This record gives sequence, C-alpha cells and structure tokens, in this order.
Amino acid sequence: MYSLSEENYLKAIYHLSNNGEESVNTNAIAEEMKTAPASVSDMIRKLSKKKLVNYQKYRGVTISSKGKYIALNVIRKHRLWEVFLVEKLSFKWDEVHEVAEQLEHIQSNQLIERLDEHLGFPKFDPHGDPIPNANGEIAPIPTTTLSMLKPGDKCRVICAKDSSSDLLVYLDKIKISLGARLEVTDFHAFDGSFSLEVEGANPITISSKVTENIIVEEL
Amino acid sequence: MYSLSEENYLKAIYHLSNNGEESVNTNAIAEEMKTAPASVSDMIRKLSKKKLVNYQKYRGVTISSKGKYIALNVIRKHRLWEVFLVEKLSFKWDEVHEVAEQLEHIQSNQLIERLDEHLGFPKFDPHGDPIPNANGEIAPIPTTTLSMLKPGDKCRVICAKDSSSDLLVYLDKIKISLGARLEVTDFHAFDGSFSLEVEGANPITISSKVTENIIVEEL
DNA sequence: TATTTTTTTTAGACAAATCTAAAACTTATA
DNA sequence: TATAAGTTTTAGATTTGTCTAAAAAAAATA
Ligand SMILES: [Mn+2]
Ligand SMILES: [Mn+2]
Ligand SMILES: [Mn+2]
Ligand SMILES: [Mn+2]
Repeated sequence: MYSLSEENYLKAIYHLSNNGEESVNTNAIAEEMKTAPASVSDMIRKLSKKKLVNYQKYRGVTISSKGKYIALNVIRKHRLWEVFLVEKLSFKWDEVHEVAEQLEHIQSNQLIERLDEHLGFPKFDPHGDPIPNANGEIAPIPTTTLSMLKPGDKCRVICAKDSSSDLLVYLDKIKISLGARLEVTDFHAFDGSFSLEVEGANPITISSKVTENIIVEEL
Repeated sequence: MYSLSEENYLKAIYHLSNNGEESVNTNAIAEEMKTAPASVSDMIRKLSKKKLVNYQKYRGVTISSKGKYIALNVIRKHRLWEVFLVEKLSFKWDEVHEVAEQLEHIQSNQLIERLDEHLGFPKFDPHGDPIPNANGEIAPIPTTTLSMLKPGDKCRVICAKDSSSDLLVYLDKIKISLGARLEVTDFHAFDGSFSLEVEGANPITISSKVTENIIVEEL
C-alpha cells in the first residue's frame, strides 16, 4: 500500500509525462501538486528508492512501469467514482472532481470491481476520458483539439482536456456537451478565436483558450 | 475540518462513553484505537484544546456537544456507506465495516445527502444500528440482549452489537438475520449457553458470548 | 566562454501522530 | 494509613510530509 501523498505524486507525474512517455521536471511537479520544489525533491528520492520512478539528480524523473501501474489504478478509481457521482447521484460534470480526488484513495479491490459492475463497466468518465481497466491498460486519448480545425470543418466533441469547474460550467452554458456536433464557421486571426455552429443551439464565438481544451473527432 | 485521527478518536470516545453519557478512561480508548496510552493522552489534550472533549488530567474524559455532533456525523457517514455497499454493491453484512471505516472520512455534505437520498433515506444500517440524521440526532438503541431472556420467551432480532466479521459470519451460518424470530427453549447454567428455535431453520445452541451480542425485541 | 539566470537539491526546521521508558498520580490492599 | 499495584501523563524519539533559505548544478545569454 502506498500513502495518499505517494499516490498523488505518481498520478501527477503520470499526467505531466504525457502518459509515462516523457521526463518530468521538479518545478512542473511542484506546480501541479501545489507544493514547494524542495518537497518534490524529497518525495522523488523516496519514490525512486521504491522503484516507482527512475531518477538521477538534476536530470528529471520518469515513471517506472510499477509506478505507472499504481498511477493508472488511482486514475481508474477516480474516473469510476466520477461516473458514479454523475450517473447514480445526479452530480453535474463540474461538481465531481474534488470529491473523486478523495474517493480515489479508498483501498479495496472488491469495492472498485463491484462499483465497475454496478455502473455497467463504463469505458469513459463524465468528461470523456477513458477509464483504465483493472490491469492498468488504458485506451489512447485522441489528440485533435478544436483549435486545430479550419473554417468549414465539422467535428464531434470527444473530451474536455481540463477538468476545472470554470471550463465545464462555461461549456454547459454554451451548450457544448460530449458528443455535440460542431461546425467551424470562422477563424479570427487577431486573437485566435473561433466562430461555431453548435447543433441544436445558437452560433457562438469562443476564445482560443477554450478551443485548445476541447478534444474533438473530425467528421 | 478535523483530521482522520481526530474523527476516529471522537467516534471511539462516543461509543465507549455509552453515546456520550459516561466518562471514558485513557486505557479504554487506547485499547479501542489500538494505540499506546501515551498517544491517547496527547490526542485528548489536543481535542480538549479544541473543546471537543472535557478533560481534567488523570480524571478521564467526556465528549462535548460539539464533539458528539462530529462523532455522530462520522457515524452517519459510516452507516450510510454500509447500506450502500450492501444494497447497491451486493456486499455481505460481514464485508462492509473495513471499507466503511475509510469511506466515513470523505468530506462532502453534498455527497452524503445525495447518497442518503439515493438509498431512500434508510433508518438503519445492515447490522440494525440506527443512522443519525444530518443534525446529529439518532434513535436510541434498544438494550435487551438475547442473553437476558428466559426459556419460553420469544423475540425478534433487532441488531448485532459487534460488527466483527467473525460474529456476522457465524450468525449467517446459524441463520440468525435481522428480523429473525427466535424462541428460547433452554438455558444451560453451567456455561450460560442458550438453546433456541429459529423460525425457518434448525434448532441451535449458542454460547453466552453470542447471546450477549444480539439485541432483540421481546414479543 | 564567462557570466547571469533558472532549476534543483540540501540543510535545517516544523507539525501531526505515533512510540517506549520513566515519572507522577490514583486506587486498591495489607 | 503506608505500601503496592495500576493508570495516566510527560519526556524524548521517530516517521511522514511539508516548509524556507542557502548551496549546487544546469541552462541561457551576453
Ligand atoms: Mn477528475
Ligand atoms: Mn488525489
Ligand atoms: Mn461498521
Ligand atoms: Mn474511521
């Protein structure tokens, strides 16, 4: 069993490393975890001793396969609990993340396997992110963002990149939900904003900060 | 917000004090919490500073109304989660306690109120214990145990006093479940054991250790 | 390449929760 | 009521996870 802190660090490193592929900086981890860089150095030394990360002083850190497995298990729990909160307890998609941050650390394989079954073995969480299976295997996340499209392109919304309440509440407001069909009608070079047709809703113009955080499938 | 440790101490003190009515010894708390008495002294001083308990050195400790409110809120969460595990995830009544010990510390009023609603506002947990309401009010627990009855007496099982897996598995084995109707057929003075008729099951003889842990309503 | 800036690590401290051993206090008993 | 026994508290450590300030190393830049 690993501590709550260790689990959170591994999860942060996993996410920052682009799903375990790249090396991660101390400062980036510190920012993600909202701690001092010195604390990160300490924790990395500890994770390294336990073979959960590969580490050489001053050279950044990569997550080991053992560490990745633990991170993916925590992510699995996080996302299954988010599905539970939305599907069974009628939470909105912008209300689930903080609670899931707590629930993801509950230790019980029986619990999580039965929760999975109770939810009908969902493949995606309420934000469109794939749910790892019990072996720590996860479907790849598409990489096309709305910001990459051109006027005339049509797409379907797959996933929100950011799980902040601010983004999700805004997407609700402009009626962009998972699965929504969009058409890019105009691109404004001055600030990078996009004008869109949203199926079943009014046309809108949204900033590049928003389009960069919407993952889509081109149609 | 109080720490996991503080919550567990308050819960222990609440239970040991007979629902807040009596004073509790350091050693009793230490045994319940499986810690050294010295650790209990430290924690009591801390809880006392926060006005969660009333304390005079060497004189034992009583829980304050603020402390009782917190303890009952943790107990509420514990018991609601136990209902969830049994009703929604098909756990057996002897499998829920350890997981509920973790889940009871999740901090979210929204979560617990929606869980309560999702479960249909249950009044009792899977072991027959009453569930406190959101204001920290709790129904009294009956005090008649099976061990108090005499041959010829009939009763209905209300509640298991002990939540250990060992007791609960044993009760399953001899077909004593909540609501079961029993008739005392014989009392054996030598060891205090009882012979019983169990409605819909075979007659049995059980030890005083078991009869003392079954709360019943006489019929 | 030498210097400056940025990043990372180490040193030393702290709070929370625990421990063992010893001292202080209370209760029981001869 | 003196002494023994039991209970509780204090003293002093330890572990975990954090911090600030300073030192060390790497990267950027002049
Ligand atoms: Mn989330
Ligand atoms: Mn977390
Ligand atoms: Mn329980
Ligand atoms: Mn607990």
